[in-house]
Amino acid sequence: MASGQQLKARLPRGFIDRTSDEIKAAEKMLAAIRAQYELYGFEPVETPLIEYTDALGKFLPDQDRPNEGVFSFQDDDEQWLSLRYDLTAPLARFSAENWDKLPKPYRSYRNGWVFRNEKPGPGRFRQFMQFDADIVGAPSVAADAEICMLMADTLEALGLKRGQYVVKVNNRKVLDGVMEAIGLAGDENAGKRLSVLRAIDKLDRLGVEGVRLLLGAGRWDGGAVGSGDFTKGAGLDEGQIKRILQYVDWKPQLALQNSAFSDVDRAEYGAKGIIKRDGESLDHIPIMNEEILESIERHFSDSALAIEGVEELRTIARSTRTAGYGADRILIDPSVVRGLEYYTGPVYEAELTFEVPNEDGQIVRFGSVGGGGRYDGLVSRFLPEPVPATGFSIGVSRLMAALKAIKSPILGTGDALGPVVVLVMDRGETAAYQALVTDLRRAGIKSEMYLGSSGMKPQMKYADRRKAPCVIIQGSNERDAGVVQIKDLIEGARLASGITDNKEWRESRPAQVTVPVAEMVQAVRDILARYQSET
RNA sequence: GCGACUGUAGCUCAGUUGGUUAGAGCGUCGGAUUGUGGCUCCGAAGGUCGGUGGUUCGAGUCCACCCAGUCGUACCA
Repeated sequence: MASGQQLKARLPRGFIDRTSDEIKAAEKMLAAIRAQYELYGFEPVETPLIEYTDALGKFLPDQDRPNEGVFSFQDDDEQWLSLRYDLTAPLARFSAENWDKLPKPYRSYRNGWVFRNEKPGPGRFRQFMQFDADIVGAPSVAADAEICMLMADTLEALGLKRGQYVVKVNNRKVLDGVMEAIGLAGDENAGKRLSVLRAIDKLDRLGVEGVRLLLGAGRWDGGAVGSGDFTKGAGLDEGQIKRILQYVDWKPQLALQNSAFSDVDRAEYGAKGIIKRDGESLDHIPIMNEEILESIERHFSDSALAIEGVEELRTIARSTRTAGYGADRILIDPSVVRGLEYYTGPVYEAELTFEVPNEDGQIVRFGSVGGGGRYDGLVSRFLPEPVPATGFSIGVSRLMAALKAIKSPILGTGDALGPVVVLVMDRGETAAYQALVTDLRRAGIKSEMYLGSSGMKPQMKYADRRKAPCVIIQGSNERDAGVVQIKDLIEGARLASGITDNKEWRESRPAQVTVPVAEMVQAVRDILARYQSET
């Protein structure tokens, strides 16, 4: 073998293999999400992984960098195709293409893999799964309110508790109105508006001071002058910056107005502080969204657009509150921005509020696990009439990592029993062993005959690795007597912990019984029953 | 993309001012035990020291470039 020629087995970076336990856990999680979406009256639809590039609403790839952000290639008729990078654009294409046939408003859900050609990081892959729900053809903010409630209900259906998550809501109209109010209207300020939105979006990570720098001259990577790269700011003047921060950083103002919020600052967005008071007094919670909205109204009454956006948010806040969703679950947050491309109205973001140590002992915050918003322009790109639409997307992989961290029961125990393994003691008698397996399978018992070529000891190790609850042993002595030995591996392992002498351990054959072949199925059932009822 | 740091066995890591044949633990495989997974003991396999070039009598160690990874930052539909 020319070892120099041997191909190295390797996985492209940003992609992962998934094994048995992960797939099973993911299936359970997907089933729980699906059930929740169905409960809200959404119906499934599936679209392919590949679309025409222009249908994805993205520029056509240019010659130099055809794969910037998106995996793209040319068909044999030279048309550009791309792997989808979200599920919203394909849904818009599907809705438009089948507009006449669909019930309107069209409520649909779907899950699937999406692809992004970017630098991967921890919890960030180039292929990942999203699970979306959308309402196409409903202009009312009642649709947005329903999406928010669905997000909250879905997270709880997955085992998250009240206070471990919050659905934050904002409105693009408010953001645009605020920028209008500080004199950033008009095409000539489009670049500045983009910079401002990006700056606001970073409030979580960089804090108020970081945002202040980004709104003004700019910010160094490390926070101090000369450290790392310099990010050019939006170049606003002092007065403009003050108004933006006033808008975005509402926490100190609320704390002043209402002593009940004195620890809100520390409790990051209120959600954690609120849950601490759970049971004591929830009175202030429904007021909180109202106060935030009033504060925006007071400061930006000079923008009709901002006021319109506030009204929409108020409708969402009131209708969700009436339905029983307080600000501990659905919270108005002026700093939510989301994607810059196509949102036109309300935007939402589902955020996890708890922190968990990872295997290295570092504290990890999962942050955003889903989001969405209203995209009134997306479907109508394909149609002569305007089509309003709203929806949201769950990042399945990241949310699953979070559920794993809090040991959500939805993912299951993870140590499911493997198959019963029938050992091959006598290689010439495989037909007889196969017959035993067939008996077990006919009885509905997951089982297999050992198919390797090793001796008994490796077969026992194999059964161990397969998490077999028990093995069936039949050598020539047993076969002549018409019996099998059944060894309970789980009980055996438990008994072994009390035995230190190897001879004793081998000779005592713990947890092993001999039964006639005719009773094998029942004996195995008894063993299985012992362990299935435990989980 | 920019910046900092890190690359030694499958994994976690040691390796002295540059000095002979690069080590340990865990894991894997084999034996003690021809028919019993654990424990214990014994043994074995496993390394282009990330790559290329340079300095040197001599490089895992020093230098340059490249590659990969981690963190921060930018971008993120």
